[in-house]
Amino acid sequence: MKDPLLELPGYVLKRASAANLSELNQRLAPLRLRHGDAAFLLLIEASPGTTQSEVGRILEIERANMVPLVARLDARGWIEKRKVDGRSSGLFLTSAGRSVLARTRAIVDEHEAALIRRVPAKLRPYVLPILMALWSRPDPEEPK
Amino acid sequence: MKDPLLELPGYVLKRASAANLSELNQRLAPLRLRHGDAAFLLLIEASPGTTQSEVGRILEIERANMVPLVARLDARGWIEKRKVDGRSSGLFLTSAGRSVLARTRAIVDEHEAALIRRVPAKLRPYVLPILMALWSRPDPEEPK
DNA sequence: TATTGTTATACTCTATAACTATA
DNA sequence: TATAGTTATAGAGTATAACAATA
Repeated sequence: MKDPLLELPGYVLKRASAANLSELNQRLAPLRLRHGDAAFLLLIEASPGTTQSEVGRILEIERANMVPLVARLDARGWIEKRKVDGRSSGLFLTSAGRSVLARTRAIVDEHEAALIRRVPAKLRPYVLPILMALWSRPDPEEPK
Repeated sequence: MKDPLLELPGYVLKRASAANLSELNQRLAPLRLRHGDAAFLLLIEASPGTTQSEVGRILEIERANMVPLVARLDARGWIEKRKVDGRSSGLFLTSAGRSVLARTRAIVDEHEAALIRRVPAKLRPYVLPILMALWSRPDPEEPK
């Protein structure tokens, strides 16, 4: 039985993404992390002091859904909150957090390298431009 | 604030897929369908008589999760089951099913066209090959 | 008025174990 | 023994509404 949807880029995009996330989650499982946690830790390291609402805006995670994510990593002693005003706190990695991030980054880097290796070398330069384009908001008019 | 993860193809793949599925679900909402329903209907039309377990294998949906999907479309009068043996039934579109599929296909086609239009024309021939490659099982050795 | 963090809630998607009836 | 359909259940991810405290 053949899949008749393989000609649809949107469908293949979904299948590729699902397979990739599943594989990344498996790679991260030894750390009891999931891909969302890894993205969060990488983001905090890149921009220490970012608030959880800001992280949510960047990763497009609803404010309400950031709460359990932050609480979980906080409970594991990996992040630290420092009040910036009465409402919000800047987030920082603890030393334990930096330690787990180092292992996380090694896994993510190996994962990304394995992903790109699946693409024939000649096509690799087009991978990011195409994915960014597919992600972009639609063009109002057909660009030539 | 900039997203430091934009250099990671796997991350951009996930974001592109999520945005695309969200948009497709919005387009399908007037029919009260979701993208999984559309894939299912397109598949049954391409291969009438396929059993729900076979559909699940093709779309990588667990047997158990096919049950409510099939029941829902059956309840709306869009598919018909014909026993092939004591255990399983082949699935077929009813005439109402073919009618809703025609509208579904129009939406999906327009959606896919809008998706590909976001990619610069020069890069479009590489979209499917790259997505298929990203989806593929890893190569055991680096191919030159 | 608007924003942050929060609680509560609900829906979708996914995953597993177990049962039955049939092959 | 293996497979198809099913039930039940649990974990993720996602979405909205509402509230208190603060800006």
